[in-house]
Amino acid sequence: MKKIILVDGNNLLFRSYYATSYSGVIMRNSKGFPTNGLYGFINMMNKIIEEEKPSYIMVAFDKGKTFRHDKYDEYKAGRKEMPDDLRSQFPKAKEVLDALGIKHFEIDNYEADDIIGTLAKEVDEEDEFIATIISSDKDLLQLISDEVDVKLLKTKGSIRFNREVFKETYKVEPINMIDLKALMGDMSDHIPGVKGIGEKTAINLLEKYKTLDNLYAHVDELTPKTKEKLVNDKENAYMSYDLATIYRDVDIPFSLEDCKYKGFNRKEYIEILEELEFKSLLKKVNSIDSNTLDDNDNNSNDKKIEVKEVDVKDFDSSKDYSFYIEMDAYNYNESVIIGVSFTNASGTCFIKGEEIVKYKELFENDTPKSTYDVKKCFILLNKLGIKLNNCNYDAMIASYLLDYKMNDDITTLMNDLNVEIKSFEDTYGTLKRRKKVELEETIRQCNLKSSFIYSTKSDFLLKIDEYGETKLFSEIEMPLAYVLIDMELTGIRVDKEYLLKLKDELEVKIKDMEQDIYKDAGCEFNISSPKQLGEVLFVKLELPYPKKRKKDETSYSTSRDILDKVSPYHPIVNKVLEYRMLTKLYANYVVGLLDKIKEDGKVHTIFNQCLTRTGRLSSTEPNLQNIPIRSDYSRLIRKAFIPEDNSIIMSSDYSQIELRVFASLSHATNLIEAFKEDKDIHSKTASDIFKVDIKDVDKSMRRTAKAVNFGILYGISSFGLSEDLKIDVGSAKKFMDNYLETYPGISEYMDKEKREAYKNGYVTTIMNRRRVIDELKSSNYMVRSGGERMALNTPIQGSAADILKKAMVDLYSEMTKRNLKSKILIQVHDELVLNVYKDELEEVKELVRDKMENVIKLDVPLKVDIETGNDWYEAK
DNA sequence: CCGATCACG
DNA sequence: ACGTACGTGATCGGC
Repeated sequence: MKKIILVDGNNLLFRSYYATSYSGVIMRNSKGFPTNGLYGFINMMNKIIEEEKPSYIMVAFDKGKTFRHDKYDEYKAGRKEMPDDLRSQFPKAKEVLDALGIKHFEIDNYEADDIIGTLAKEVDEEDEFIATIISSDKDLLQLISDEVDVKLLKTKGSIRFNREVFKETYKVEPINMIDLKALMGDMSDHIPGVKGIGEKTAINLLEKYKTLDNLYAHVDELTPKTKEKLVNDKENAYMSYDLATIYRDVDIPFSLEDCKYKGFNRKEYIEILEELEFKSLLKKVNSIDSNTLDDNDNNSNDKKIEVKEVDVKDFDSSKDYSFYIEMDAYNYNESVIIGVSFTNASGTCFIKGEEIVKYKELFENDTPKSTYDVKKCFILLNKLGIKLNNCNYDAMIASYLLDYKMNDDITTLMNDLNVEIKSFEDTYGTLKRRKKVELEETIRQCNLKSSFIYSTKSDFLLKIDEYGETKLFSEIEMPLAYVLIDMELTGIRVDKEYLLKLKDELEVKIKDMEQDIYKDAGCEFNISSPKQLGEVLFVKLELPYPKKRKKDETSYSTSRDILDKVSPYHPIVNKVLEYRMLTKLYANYVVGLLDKIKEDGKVHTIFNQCLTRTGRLSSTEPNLQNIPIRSDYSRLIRKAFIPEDNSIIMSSDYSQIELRVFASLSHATNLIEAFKEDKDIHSKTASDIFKVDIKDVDKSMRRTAKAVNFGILYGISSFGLSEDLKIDVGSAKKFMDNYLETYPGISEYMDKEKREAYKNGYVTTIMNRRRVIDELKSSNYMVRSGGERMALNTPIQGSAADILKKAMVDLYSEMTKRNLKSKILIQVHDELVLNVYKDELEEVKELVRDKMENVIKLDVPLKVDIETGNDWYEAK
């Protein structure tokens, strides 16, 4: 038995073209010839050869329209014209096939699938061959038979359909794929189908009636609604049937035997790859049968770090130097210093942790210093009674602004810049299982780290300047580190008695709720286990599962939105939701918080300044940026956060900062006007898009407008909006279109932002903070559109972060200058929480408003709302 | 140690 | 042609 591979060449090239054409930006060689489709095409052909090891193979291409479609020209006209950049890649694709020794054919007035259909028919009718068809077009599934299967290409991998698999999936014979398409249509192929009938309904109908004709013959048996749809669209259904039918009687001027695979012509193949400048493919060819190893050409980035060891007595501490503190744990509130290295032109010296106090002068003198994670160092030294002075360069912050691959362990950054060093954990073991390390090894590594900071400093600063981030670095992020140090050291007072009372109360409520749920369920189980809960709800109690389950899903999702949907069917559901809220509150915010209270009766969070990709801070141990507020009961937890004596809690939050930033960035005049008028922005938006007077905006209109506003910030899709508002995609799209019409300039702004992102590979904020987005280079659609949303959202979220960070620095510096006792305690992205002494109340309030509102000049005014109270609950 | 869930902006 | 909104952290169950 001989096997032949039939490839839909048009489909393959189309697919790789659209998979790698980014908002109009496509890959080209240095001569400007477009190459994006060819790249995927060649890779795919190689993969086919590798996986199928064919002895016969042919690739079919379109040549003109299939004649039988002429009568439906108006529909075919709906197809987009092929872009020139794609069209010009076809001749090259055929050259590639010649070089690879693969036969390809095209026949006047026929499309590729007609050729494949005809050959498949031939395979069916003779006895020597079997065939595998390769395409991503489901239409070709109609060609499946006992001797023909289809390898359907997916974004990730492929699925092989034979007769059994097809019947399993679609419940009908392969040939009925045509009937299926006639009903459900196919957007990508401009086949209309019957309006209102999707894949699910179509399969159900055909499972019973097998064919389109038979279905229409029994149309009276159907539900009135379905019947109406079918009758209304009968003409479309039959036209779709014709469009979906692959013609299988083309006059073919060659035989199956002519499609023998010859193997590739190395010389020709390499020539084409060189012309197209496909370096990785060339490398692959070269490595196959010539063992010439290319010299590694990216050693240029390597930075040789020289370590000149000197005795601490000989270290010249009058010249700028770097230091690196090796400490034993990440949580520096409990850390112990292992050793410290100091580096400058005079050399690198090391002191042991025990000796540190003896050498405190090396931290306290006036010489400018550099380190990695100044906040961590400062707080650790502070505990030992050492005052770190004049440390004005932090390599962690610098590399964060350069968007290098980095984290709290400096070795990640070093490795990324090709400096060889073992990670902290590899050397010292995990927190639970510390390894014994020779002193020599500690010295060697610590010295190297300190030397690294010292010798990369000028390069980093140069690059920061090149990126336009000098102000961001030296006027915002570096000073901010010291603001955060003060906030962390200050901490916030927590009412332990109150939390203990809440704890007892919750324990009772949770126990009661547990029993209640067991009674409803008729059995005891772990309510917190999604797996067990899913079993109880959807199997034992037989609640309808509202979501389509993927084939490989073994368990039910019990997430909030699913539970909301089924709550009307059984009282147990709302009890489970209530139970979840209570246990969350208990574990996360009562017990969790109690655990973090120190001897001083306060919690001291750690703000991570160099973690988020957008420039925001994050907060850990405990996370004070996600304390409940949205539900009446949960927000009671905020009563536990209390002021110092003679003080009150003050909360100052920016009103709609992200939307204001967006209005300013996009220069959307109508939106800017809306903010200048200082009305409730969501109501104003509602009145604009629904074209009603602002006083006639009702709750639901405002809710819709709010969702659209958010959608815009996140990089909207009509589907996402429809999910959020629980409406159909069509209406969601209408709202969006309306919005974009109302606020002209926005869609242009978004397009421009995306284009720039593709061109540069990164996006920036108003203060030039930079985020590299590698996802934009992905060939996976999902990953790539995720990248586009990041490109749209990051300038907004990141600029808002810039603004609050600068406001913190400005405010802090003025409060210090005025010697105020009041302190900034917490930052929550658009909000600052302060402890304000009563005798400073008016002054601080004035100051906070001034510094926050006037931090930067935008096209729209910035506005803050300030509240005060005897605890954080009251101050909101 | 990871995924699910849910707390926040 | 694909699946479906941005950014975080803590806890739990289950492997």
